[in-house]
Amino acid sequence: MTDTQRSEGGTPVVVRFAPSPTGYLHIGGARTALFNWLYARGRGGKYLLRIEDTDRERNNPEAVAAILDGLTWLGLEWDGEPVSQFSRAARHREVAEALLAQGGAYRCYLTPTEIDAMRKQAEAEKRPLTIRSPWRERDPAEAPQGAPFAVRLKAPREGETVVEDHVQGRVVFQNKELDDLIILRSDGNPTYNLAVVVDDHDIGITHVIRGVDHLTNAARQTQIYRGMGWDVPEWAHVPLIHGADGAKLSKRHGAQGVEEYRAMGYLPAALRNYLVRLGWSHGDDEIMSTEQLVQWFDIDGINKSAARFDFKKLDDLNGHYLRQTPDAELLAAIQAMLPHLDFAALRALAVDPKAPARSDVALAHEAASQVPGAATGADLARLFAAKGWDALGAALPSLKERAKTLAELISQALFLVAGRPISLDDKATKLMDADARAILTAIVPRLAAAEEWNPSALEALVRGYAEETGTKLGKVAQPLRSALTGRTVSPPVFDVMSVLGRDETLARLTDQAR
RNA sequence: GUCCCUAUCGUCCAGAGGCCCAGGACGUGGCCCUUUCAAGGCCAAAACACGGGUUCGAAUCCCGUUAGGGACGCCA
Repeated sequence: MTDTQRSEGGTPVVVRFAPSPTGYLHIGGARTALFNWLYARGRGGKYLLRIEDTDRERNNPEAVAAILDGLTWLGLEWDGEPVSQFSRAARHREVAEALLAQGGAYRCYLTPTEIDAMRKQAEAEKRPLTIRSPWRERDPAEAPQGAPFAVRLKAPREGETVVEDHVQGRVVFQNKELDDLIILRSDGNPTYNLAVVVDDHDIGITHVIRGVDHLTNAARQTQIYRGMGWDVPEWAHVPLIHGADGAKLSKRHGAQGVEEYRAMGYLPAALRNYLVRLGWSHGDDEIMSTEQLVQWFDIDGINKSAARFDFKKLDDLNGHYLRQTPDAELLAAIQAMLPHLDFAALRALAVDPKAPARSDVALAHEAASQVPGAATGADLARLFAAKGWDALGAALPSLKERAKTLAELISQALFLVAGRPISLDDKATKLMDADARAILTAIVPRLAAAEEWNPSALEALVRGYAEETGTKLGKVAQPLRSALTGRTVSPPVFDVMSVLGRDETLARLTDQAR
């Protein structure tokens, strides 16, 4: 019965993602874009991008760029050129005029003050406000000469408007609950609802996939489609994403824009995988490749209930993807993200104490203690470059095994570029007692004489020392770790020595041995 | 307030009348592995909001209650 099935038969699917330029790509919008993208890609359809910028106050190029940037990073490339809705205003006006000419709309001379009064009165009487403009029936000739007017749709007042939705099901709105919406403002500019309908119709959108917050707009827009005698597209209004407390996602929940997720070091594939599982599933599958998603995704399988955003689960997923990513690719990702980090700004970030800990903020703090000279990610990048990116590359296999995000991974890699003498944190300092120093002193000459400098040779050497002296390996490894990294937690200590190189290793050990 | 939507472990999902004394994943606790931390393996605790129906049989269908959420702009 569904048109989805019909589309599978032949009608090409055309969908669009239509964000308004708010300055960043909202994480919820990102999921909407993902659903659209998946649906189009899975059916050989088109996925277009339109910027809803009819509100001129909101227009600014950087805001648009931020959205395009976010989509590109997420891997949700659109087909064709992005369309500015504002640029099509003349066509929107043309449709409004057509509606006016055929009696489907009328000029309304109600002033803002009058509407305000109606609103106040409705509030006082505790009844919902539905504007009933007298100008719907009144002769426009009665209007004061040259008075400004808005154009309202002459919506049906009886009966109902039905939205047949692929996610929400059949949603019925009583027409008496809906008022005559304005399609042209008194300054002659089209409003959102008109613009959307005209644009979607003109480019042949077959499926409108967007947030449920647009559900009532779907009813209103249906009335415009009917007024023009146009076909109504298939609807799919997906539930919203909420914060951990169940309220609408906002700044205090951690992060809203995808660029923040990028800064924390989430991988696009992991974020996509996480996002798609919010409201949609394929049996018990959790980790799904993009190919599988494209093949399996369907709008009829989307849930109706809102989901809460859970960083822990995202972290877990990201860890999986991190471990799977080839080192060269990971290195490139790190190099790409580093310039986005401003440690001072991150440290100053006022984060809600109840919000989840951010790994980029943690990194900023770690950087302050381990590489105080680096104020930004770019500085850090220079340090890694000076040391040789190869060193980081060599450390990646053991590093990626223990990180959830790129920021966390970098935190753990900081020991590589820390200047001597490195600073030990409290636990490492405590561990570095007389016994520990003695062990270091004893082992330095052995390491200096090592024939080979690689993890397994070093491990054999240190194990040999431990056995000879009847010491548990941990007793030897922990002081080494602390002296080398300044922390009691790090990648395997033999890997650390290996990537640090003989000279640096011996120098750091000697620093602590005395 | 009015209209609309939702309601399965703490969280995300599975479940489309008997396969369910409810399954998976994250998180949590324990054990194993182990040079730290992870990763991995094993085990455990943990839910059908409540009340009525319908039915031989309901997590699944219907009604109500309660609790969430969304929409009510000459914003998008």
